Amino acid sequence: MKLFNSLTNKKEDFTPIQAGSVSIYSCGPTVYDKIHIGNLRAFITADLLQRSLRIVEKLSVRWVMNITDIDDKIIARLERDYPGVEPEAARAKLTTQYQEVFLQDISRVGIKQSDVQIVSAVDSMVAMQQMIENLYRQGIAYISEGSVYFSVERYRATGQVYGQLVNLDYEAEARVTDDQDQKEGVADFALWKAQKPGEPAWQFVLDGNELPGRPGWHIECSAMSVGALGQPFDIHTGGVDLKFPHHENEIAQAGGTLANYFVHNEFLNVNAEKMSKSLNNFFTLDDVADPLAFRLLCLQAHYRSQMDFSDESIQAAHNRLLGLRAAVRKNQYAQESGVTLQLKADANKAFAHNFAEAIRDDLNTPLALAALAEYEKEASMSAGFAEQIAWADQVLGIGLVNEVIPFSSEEQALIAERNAARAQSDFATSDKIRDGLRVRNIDVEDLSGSSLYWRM
RNA sequence: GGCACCUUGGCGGAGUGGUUACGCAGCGGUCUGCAAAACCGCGUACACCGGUUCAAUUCCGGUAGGUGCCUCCA
Repeated sequence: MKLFNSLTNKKEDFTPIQAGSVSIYSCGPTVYDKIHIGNLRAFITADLLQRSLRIVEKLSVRWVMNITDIDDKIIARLERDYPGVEPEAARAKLTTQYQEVFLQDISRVGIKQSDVQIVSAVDSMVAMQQMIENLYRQGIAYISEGSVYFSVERYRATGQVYGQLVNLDYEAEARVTDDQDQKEGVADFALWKAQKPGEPAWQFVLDGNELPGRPGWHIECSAMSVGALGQPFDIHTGGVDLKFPHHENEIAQAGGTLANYFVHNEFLNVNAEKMSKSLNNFFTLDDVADPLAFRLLCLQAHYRSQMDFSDESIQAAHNRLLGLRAAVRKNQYAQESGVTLQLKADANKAFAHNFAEAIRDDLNTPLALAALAEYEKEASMSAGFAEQIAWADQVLGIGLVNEVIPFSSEEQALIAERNAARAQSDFATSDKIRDGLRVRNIDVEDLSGSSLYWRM
């Protein structure tokens, strides 16, 4: 499989560290509020990646995603949502609540809980402190006014490169003026933040200094990813906005090598503008009537292209999804209706090949969906169609194939009765039975010689 | 200001130096007792101006417009 690697800015052949298996870490949400569907695109992309590696490349996948459950944004919410409540208790309440919402959201867009291992920042406190201590012992981290900072300059002095993911313009650093007094250099970032009054805090003793406080955002991901997957691991995913400083800092904290591949997805836009909380132009999944249609909409664009979200585009995806599902249902129920399917082995084979090749080319899902459309046109009433689609849906995850529930004897009798009525041109009876079947969620398509019945 | 990227038909969105992307919506038709479905066909799409080339939507240069990042961010 070819993947675009942000470390090299090139499409590269993916080679796992350990033959046969792959380790993936995805930056998860900060659980202080509902996530918006732009965030969701990132998780759908990561899920697509891990499914593709499992189903198309037949690798065993270990996929880890973090939950940031201690961060500035969370602290800011505590005062608003839980005034007067003990800080740590309030934090636990808030984050538990929104973690639950998040897990439901990703489940609704087709991400299986069993595929992903969720790790929490607060639960990884020891690992973070060890990593900070390690950086301190190397002389890369320093203590200042109760906080611990990472020195980019000292890091560079060890011969490491800072700026693997972005072309940094250091003149721009002059723009940053706030929060400098405590730091040696403007590019330095907090590994550990000193507790302020009313904030939740954890004990941390570093070099004999008592430093009650909390971890910085970047160290959380370095510690959790390495803790869960070892170092280096195979693939790190996230949105393009995380390249700098977040992923850059993660790499530096890990000593220069964290993951062999970085895969970044582009934004979901509204009116050609990035969807974000700060622009207040976001939608949550509750605004979307059909979550899997949203997933399909995401898959209709390449993950590295910006894509536009609108009522019209989500409606189009919804229509397409219903159409595809209906095609599969008809195929599944054809035998039940007495319609004989003929094997189109060539079409089945061509589809499997074309679909896999599209996915293998840096997850080109629009092309894979085009292959699917072509296959549908050619072979939707052929033997093996539903099975092929079921296979493809293991990658797509849009619920294309549902269980076949055979017609009951009562339903079979109705169908036989209708067929008989039609044979005698008794259309009044025929239409009446058709209405009755539709009430039972059974749809009918009258073909030239026979009729096809299927459960919707 | 620096750096990167983008501009494809009504909408979404692939891709390519010469031949249909695909989906949704629309239009016309076939089929049909009706309905639905299905099937067939249709739309003079590649921002603009130059250049290279036998040939450019595709490569190069410029113009216009837009987006992102430059320590909140998927």
